[in-house]
Amino acid sequence: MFLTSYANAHQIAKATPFQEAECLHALFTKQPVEHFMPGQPLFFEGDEAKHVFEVMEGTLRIFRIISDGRRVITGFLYAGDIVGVSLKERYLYSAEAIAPAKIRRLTRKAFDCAVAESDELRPKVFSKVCDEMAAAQDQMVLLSCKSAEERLCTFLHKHLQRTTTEGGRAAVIELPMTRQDMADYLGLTIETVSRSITKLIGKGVVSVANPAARHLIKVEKPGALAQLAGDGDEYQEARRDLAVQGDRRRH
Amino acid sequence: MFLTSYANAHQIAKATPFQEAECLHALFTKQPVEHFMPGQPLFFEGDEAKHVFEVMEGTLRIFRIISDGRRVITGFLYAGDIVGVSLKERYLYSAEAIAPAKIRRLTRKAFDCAVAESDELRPKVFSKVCDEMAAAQDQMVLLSCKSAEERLCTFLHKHLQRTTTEGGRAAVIELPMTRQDMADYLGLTIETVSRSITKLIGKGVVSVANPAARHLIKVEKPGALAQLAGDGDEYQEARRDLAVQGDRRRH
DNA sequence: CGCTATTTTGAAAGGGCTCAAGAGTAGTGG
DNA sequence: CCACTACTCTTGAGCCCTTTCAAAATAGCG
Repeated sequence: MFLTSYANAHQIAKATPFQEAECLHALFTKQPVEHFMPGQPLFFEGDEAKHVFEVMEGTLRIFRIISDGRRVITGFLYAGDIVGVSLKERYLYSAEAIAPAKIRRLTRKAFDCAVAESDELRPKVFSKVCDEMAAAQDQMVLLSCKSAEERLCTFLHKHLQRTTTEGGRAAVIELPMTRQDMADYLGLTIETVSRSITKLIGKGVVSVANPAARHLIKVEKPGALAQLAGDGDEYQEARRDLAVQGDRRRH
Repeated sequence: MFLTSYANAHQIAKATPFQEAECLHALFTKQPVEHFMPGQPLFFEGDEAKHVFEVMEGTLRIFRIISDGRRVITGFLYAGDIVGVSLKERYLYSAEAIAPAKIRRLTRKAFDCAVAESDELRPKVFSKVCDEMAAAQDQMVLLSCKSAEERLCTFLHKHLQRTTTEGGRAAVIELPMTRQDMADYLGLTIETVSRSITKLIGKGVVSVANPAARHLIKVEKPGALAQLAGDGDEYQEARRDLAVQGDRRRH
């Protein structure tokens, strides 16, 4: 299996240079499709990082369990995402399916080799890693100083952008994860997440179309949502102004 | 300047392949040394990411200013660290010197080019980026669910490891940053940081050798410090156990 | 020695957490 | 068809940790 995959990747690289240049996705097209049911793990934190995964369909959660048994979700992965790139010999986190998922995998060796050989692929991998870093930074800002409501709005706003690129009116976002997942991701408790959603509904910012499907949330006021998320658009300049006066904090 | 540096890096790559293979550090050896005073910025968030920096001496803080004017420090950089690797066209954060620093810089173009050409360098850059990601993950865990005391102990413990690799007795760690810096890094207020330190002193875990130099902290009980940091050593297995029973959270 | 910035300490308030119970939604099988 | 169970989600009340506001103590520096 190890060598086979390796050879496969090699062939892809040689045989279809243009297709490979298209995107990382192409590396996985020859691999068999695996199905994961909700709750089913892909790998565990600490395991030897033998594979790189591509999410074709479904959603994954990436998390760590800390000493007291609590869980910290450091990210969610959706169709098109690739898991396991920015790793050395071991996985830094566990990964599980949330919604039924279709996954393809490649051995790290095959992946690394294909990337090393391709001048087209390398910047794409680099770009992925940069996005990952940027997301991590944003998450640190969120966890450092945002209120419960701001955290939730940031989360919903991000999902809204993922679903509708057009700046349309009201839109429905689907949240495949449970409230507990959201809580573990946002650094809150499930109760606080629930209360915050209730509060947003009270303000008319969002609504739950069908009470049966609480995982479908309709955004009534996208503008208000963005506002409440707390990443003002004006802060680019504000930041610069502060930085300039900014011996404020000098020693 | 742009082209000059580029040519320089090129020459280094050609002329001293072995030295270059040694480490990324070698790329910077031909560059002029710049001196930064405390509070002096290297670059601002949002600026075009034109350079990569190597810290020769001193300490930097990496931070973002959010819309309400508060500051989030996402990391500190020490001698030997390299700044600006995992970036695309723009800096995601600002960087300032904390302690008087000696810095060398390379244009990104030169850096990227040197890295692209060297099979020795590429894994080293990759390794750096992975370390960055791992640090970001740890910070997310800290911000997600650690108490003020745990955050401080984690911080001190990390510094202790940085200074003394030997598992010696009591050791003194130097904190070049202000309490405010620590607060902005740990997601706390300056008052809470101060109170937490006082509490640790009360417990006899640490002490301030010379009351004049509050930036020098003596660790009296390294074991207790590690304990209070809250990353149990036993959690590798605990994690696995939990993960195995772990349809606990299945939908 | 006096000024300013940093740090510490105190008291009060608030936001999110904990504990506990209730409501709504499948899924199952008699 | 409907009870029964299991699960997720919501709601409520009280508490605790951290924040906020305010002031005093301490260090750095001309």
